Formats: sequence, C-alpha cells, structure tokens
Amino acid sequence: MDAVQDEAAGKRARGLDRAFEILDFLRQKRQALKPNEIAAQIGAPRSSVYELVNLLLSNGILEFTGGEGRVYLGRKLYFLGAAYENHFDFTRECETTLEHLADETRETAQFCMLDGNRYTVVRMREGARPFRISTDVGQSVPIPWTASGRLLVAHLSDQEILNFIPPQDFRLPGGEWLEPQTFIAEVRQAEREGLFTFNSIVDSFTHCFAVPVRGEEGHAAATLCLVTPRDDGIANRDRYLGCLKKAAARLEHAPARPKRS
Amino acid sequence: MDAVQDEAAGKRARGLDRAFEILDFLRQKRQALKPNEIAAQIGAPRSSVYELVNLLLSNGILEFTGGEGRVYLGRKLYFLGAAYENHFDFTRECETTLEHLADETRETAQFCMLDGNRYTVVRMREGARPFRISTDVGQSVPIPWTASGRLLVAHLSDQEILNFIPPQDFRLPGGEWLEPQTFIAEVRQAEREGLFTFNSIVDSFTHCFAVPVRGEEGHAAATLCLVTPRDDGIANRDRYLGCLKKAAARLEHAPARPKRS
DNA sequence: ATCATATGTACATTATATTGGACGTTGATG
DNA sequence: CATCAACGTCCAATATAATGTACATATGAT
Repeated sequence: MDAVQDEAAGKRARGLDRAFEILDFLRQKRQALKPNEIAAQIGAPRSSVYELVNLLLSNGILEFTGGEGRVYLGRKLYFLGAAYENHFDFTRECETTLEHLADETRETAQFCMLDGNRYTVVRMREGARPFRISTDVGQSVPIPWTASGRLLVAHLSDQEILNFIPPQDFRLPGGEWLEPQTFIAEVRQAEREGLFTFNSIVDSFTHCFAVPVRGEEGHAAATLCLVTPRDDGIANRDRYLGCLKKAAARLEHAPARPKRS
Repeated sequence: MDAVQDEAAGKRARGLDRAFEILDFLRQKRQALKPNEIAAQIGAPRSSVYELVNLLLSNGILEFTGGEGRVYLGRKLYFLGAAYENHFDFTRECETTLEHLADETRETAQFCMLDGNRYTVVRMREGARPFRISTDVGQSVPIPWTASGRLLVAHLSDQEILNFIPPQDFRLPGGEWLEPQTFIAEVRQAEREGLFTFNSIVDSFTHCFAVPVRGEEGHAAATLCLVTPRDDGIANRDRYLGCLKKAAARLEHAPARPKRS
C-alpha cells in the first residue's frame, strides 16, 4: 500500500515510510529475512535498508531470528498491537461470534477488515470439514478478489473507490481483468442489499457469503463471512445469510470499550 | 525508554525515534490524545509531532478516535503484532499454563517479559480472590521494582546491567533509593537459585514469586509469577514454587513454532 | 474589551538522513 | 586460478526532514 507513489523516479523515500514498508513486507512474507534480501525484494537501496533495519533492531521493532542475520518483526510491535486490541476490544466478542457461527453452519467463518487499501482476514474459525482455504489469516489480498471487498468500500464514492484501490488489484488471480465499473456496480448492489455472495474468484470450488459489521459511522467497519463448498452454499443460502445477519447484529451491539473492563 | 540520550541539548531527533516515542507514549497512556498534548507531554516540538502524526495516520499506524482530533494506536499495529504473535507462537501455551497455575494456587498468575529496558506483564490470570494488582497488563515498569526483574537481566554482566537499566529506575515508588549493588547482588542470587521471591516493593501487602522461562539461548526469555497476599505466600511458599517450576518447564518444552501449525 | 491558553497551520532554515557507489569479504562455479 | 554473486560496511554528497517561529482561530477568564 505504500509503494503507491512510485511515480516520481528520482525522489528519495522518507525513512518512516521505508521503515513501515519493511515491516509490512516482513508481515507478508511471514518469515525472517536478511536485510539484503529485503532491500532487493522491495527495491530499496541496500544502504538505506541496513540503516533502517539497525535502527528498528535497536528499538525492538525488529528482532534477530532465524540466524545468519535474518530479522523479523519484534516484540515491541506485539506490545503495541496488544494495546490496540485492548483499546478497541473487539476480539473477545468476535471470537465467540465466530465460534457460534461455525457451530451453527459447520462452515468456515471469518472476520475480515481492510488493511490499508487491501483486504485481510483478521480471525478465522474452521468449519466441520476444513478444506484448503485460499487466503490465510493475516495475508492481505486485493479488495476486488473478495466478497467482503464489495462491502468494505461501499461508503466511498465511485471516484474514491477508484482512487483507493490500486489499479493492478483489478487483475484477478487467474489473470483476467475485472472491469472497475463492473466491480463498482457490485459494490452498489452489495450496499443496497446489505450483503454480497458469489462463487469465489480465488478458487473454483467455494462459495462466499459476506455481511457488513457496521461501525459507529454507519459504514462497514468489518465483515463476517462464510466460505463454503459451492453446493452447500447454494443449498443453504437463506439459512446461512440469516446466521450471518444475526451474528453481525450481535457484534454491532458490543461496541468498543472506552477503557478497561 | 527512548529519551535516554537527552544529554546532547541541541541535537535533532530522528523521525523514526520520535515516531516510536509517540507510539510508546500512547501505549503508556492507554488513551487517545491530541497531537498537541502528545507534543507537550513528551517534550517534542509541536510542528514535528504534527508532521509525524499525520504521516502515521496516513499509514494506518495511528487512527483518529475519541473525537476532537485525538489519535491512538492504529489497526496496522494490530496486524503487525498479530504477525509477531503468530510467528513466535507462545500465547496459546501461555494462556493454558496461566490458567492451570491460577487454578492450582488460587492466586494471581502472570507471564512477564522485558519491554526494552523495562518490565511488563504480558498476560495475567486473576486468582480466586482478586485484589487490586499494582501493575496492569501492558504497563511497563522499572525493572528493579519487580521480582521478575532480577531474573530477566541475569544473563548480563554487572556492568551491562548498569548500562541497561535507566539510573532513575533505581528510585523506588516510595521514593527510597535502591543501591544498584544491592540489586545486582539479588540478581546473582536469583540466578543461582533459579527463582526470586520478596515482599512487593510496589505495594505493602503482596508477596511475589518469580521463576524464569528460559529461551533457546539459555537465559530467561520471560518469567512466570505469582502475586499473593503476604501471609498466604509465606505459608505456601514451597508448594507455590513447585507449581511455578513445573509450569515453566512446560512452557520451555513448547518452543516457538517455525511456521504455521 | 482584554488577556491568556489551547489548538492547528504554514513556511524558511539548516542539520542531517537517505542514497549511490566504492570496498572487502566469503563461497560457489567454471 | 579467475570470475561471479551474495553479503555487509563505510563514506561523501545533497535532497530534505526536523525544527523554530509566526500566524490564525477558538474559548474562557478577568
């Protein structure tokens, strides 16, 4: 999400942006890497990356792990993330809601949010017959690839949507091009109906159901999803959507706590 | 913890350091603050703080919340923290261990680590008769104030300990001065015995027990603690220490997972 | 009305952070 | 042995980020 302004060639990058680019990259890779590898793969000057990595190491934002000078996200980030989680205390309710959903439907239930201008699965509960889910928890994925994506950008105007989503994200995993106007039409439809369902674009055997979890501003702060085998999904469509709606309503009425419990 | 090198007066602060100083400060405060307040309280130039806050906002590291332009830690930090937690997957084992400990002893059990050069409670499980615990989860506290602190720095040499702990942290909450040499003697004793217990320095009615959880390098990567009423603690000393040792051993044999489960 | 405080914005200055490139390893390969 | 690639360090040059200062607005007290 940071490499958006790659346009100007000769510009220097700001240290802070580079730093978070490194952190995001490590998160995507989900493994420790050498500074050299990081530099090569994000296309940043090696000297800059070494400098930043050392700074981040000395702050506990990064840690040596995996040997050979490899680094990964550090403990400090865990503490900061825990503070966020504690403040916007959605996880407890979220976990029980997903559990309930998965029990009711025997399908895989997910809680999803935007991660910058992409989509990510924040929590997941496997269903009764777990199958290989296409997107793992914590991976960020182009918004147009997902059912939830239609709901998560619905509060934006057409133009804002086009500005928000990186153009290359309309290229689907199979290589086909999703016309932005088609996507926007689906967004508007999802907005009207308060839900979106489709046969997954990412694989060829699942059906996805998504409903919004509305925040204080009234727009979708998150989504609840079910990922099902296609036959199952189509057969149980109405029941599954009912379960999702009910679960979303429960989450909405458990607002962010102001302070400690 | 970052304002250590306040020595040189006329020096400019590096953006990255200031940024993480802001993040750490918000974590300590555990509430949303206006940029102006942040600047005043951390003693940084207002223009710098506004600049950094805006940068961090646009990256999702900070978020507007609480109205009136107040900001707090953002969702991106949660994602990064979750990635850390997923990589060094200690939390699951940790949670069950604390639960077991609290059930066995009916006392408050804690899992503690270093946060930079201070101490913090990472996870806590209240005992049967919860009383007002002096340090909350996520707050960072001077190392010399805690029993665990004696264990967490035991792998350092005397000189390294003195360099590592901010000098002002030897000033105890009551105002008394803890002689660094006294502290170091206690560290060495804790190291020999593989445990440390004392009547809490922070309050006047609890007794603390701490044992190390050793990481791969052999030194205390974390501690397990019990916080008990003084009478109880002294009466059950041997049993409690036995429980702690057993729990620590269990945690040590559930090492950090390399990748996904 | 006057003053003081809290808050956010705008901009020029200059200290310095980012960067490209040189240099020195090491290890693998022909 | 010669060559190449991967890796880390060092350093000078300059683009720019951090800062001080001034400005604008709102609020409340006197």
